[in-house]
Amino acid sequence: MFILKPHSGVPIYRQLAEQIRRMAASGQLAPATELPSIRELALKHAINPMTVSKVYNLLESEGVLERNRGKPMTVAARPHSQSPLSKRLDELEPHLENLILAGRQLELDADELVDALRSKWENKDD
Amino acid sequence: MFILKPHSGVPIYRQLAEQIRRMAASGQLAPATELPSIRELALKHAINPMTVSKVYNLLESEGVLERNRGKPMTVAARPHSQSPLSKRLDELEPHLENLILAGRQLELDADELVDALRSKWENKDD
Amino acid sequence: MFILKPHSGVPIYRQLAEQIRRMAASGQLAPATELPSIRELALKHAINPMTVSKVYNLLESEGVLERNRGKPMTVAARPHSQSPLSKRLDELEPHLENLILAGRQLELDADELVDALRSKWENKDD
Amino acid sequence: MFILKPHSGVPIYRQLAEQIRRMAASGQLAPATELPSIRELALKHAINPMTVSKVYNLLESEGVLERNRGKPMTVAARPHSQSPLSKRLDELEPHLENLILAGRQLELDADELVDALRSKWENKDD
DNA sequence: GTGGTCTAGACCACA
DNA sequence: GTGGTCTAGACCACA
Repeated sequence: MFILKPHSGVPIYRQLAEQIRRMAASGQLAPATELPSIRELALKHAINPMTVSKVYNLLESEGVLERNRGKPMTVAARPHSQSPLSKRLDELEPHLENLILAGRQLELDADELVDALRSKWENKDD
Repeated sequence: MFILKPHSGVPIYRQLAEQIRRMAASGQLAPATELPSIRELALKHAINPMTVSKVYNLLESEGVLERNRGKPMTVAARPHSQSPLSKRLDELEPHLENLILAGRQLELDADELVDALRSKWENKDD
Repeated sequence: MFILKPHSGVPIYRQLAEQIRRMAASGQLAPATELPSIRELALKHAINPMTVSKVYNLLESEGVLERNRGKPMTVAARPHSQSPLSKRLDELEPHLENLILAGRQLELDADELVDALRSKWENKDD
Repeated sequence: MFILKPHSGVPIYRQLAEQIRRMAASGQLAPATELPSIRELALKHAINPMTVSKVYNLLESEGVLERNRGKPMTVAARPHSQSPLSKRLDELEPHLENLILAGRQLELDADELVDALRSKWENKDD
């Protein structure tokens, strides 16, 4: 369900939080959708339940998720479902920055970057 | 000189190492170029000298940099200067992956992603 | 330094967070004061470092404490030092409510409650 | 009938048990008074019947309540009705301690605490 | 079944 | 030395 890179340097809990945040922003995780239980998610990604718990806590404090005592967490209703394009592009910013910084330091130009992006996108389901 | 994001979750030493590696790969840091001293680099980016030292050690062990007793470290000569395009694109991979994953979870399509990239690129010197 | 009641039903991390919050509000913990390290506080109260870490995280996210990489956490500067009386009384609210609810259910009147409070206060250093 | 604070950190079953205990101690719930059924109480406070059931069991084991097969639970007769003042003040202890600890950490003196208590008491029916 | 709290302890990044 | 992250696993409150 989520893609975690344990050795990327980015803490697992941050990777997971970011992905859930984005899928809530896009509506891919619609409001009121139930999230997997802590144990389920932990098992599926072979990570510790406390790590998942930390993510759920974080996202609840941000208002992205809602806590339901004794029942699964759900995606919060209000401002998080299907954000407008502009809002979703904000979430993209840091990754654009990283890519562009990398591109410049590798002395690539805009077209080379775009070509690389398009070609990677085509093969994204490999 | 380098762009460090202390709160990104990625350790500073990794950010710094990656940037030097890329600038060496592109030839932007040409072979034999002298690097700033540990103290200088640490001061300029308000980071700890030990962090810089760790980066220099790492890059020396990778063969990217060369140590010169009593003199500044330099960019190593051989296989790291001006890598062919294909080699440099390899360095881009993880960032492409991150961007595409983000894009998909935000329900953007390839064109929207490319547009965002081009527009960010235009303003990259803001 | 702090008073923790492990069997009160209130989670330790909440008790600790509340006490630090109050001492920052009163100026008893002045701005820029260094807090004990996680390990030190954990040892002194015989609790787990992770529990203390959770408290420090919580208070940082509230803006009560500040993080200093590699150095002790400090009390944040701005609006937390020496709150005006009215602000500090807010922090008292839940405890007043609890006491009054208890008093009413025990069929005590205001004077009996005040007497009990004054007499407990006198002996507070027992 | 009872006042429950779900987010106070104190388990609901503890809050409920404490309140019934106090109202029995004061005679506000006189001996032989019938308590609401589990379902009724659960519905009124929007809590789970199992939580109420647990409280009733607990208080029965303490001798505060009595079970009557097929009929509502009742307040037990003996030592729990109209405790002498001194006994009831004992029940107050932990709340006095909490209030005084809070007061001291907020750098309030006895008079400020008493004033706050009296003023909150006046408005207790808001 | 769900999440919440806590412990014990490892290893890492950074000063 | 400092805090950050993660694991493995226990026990509890609540549905």
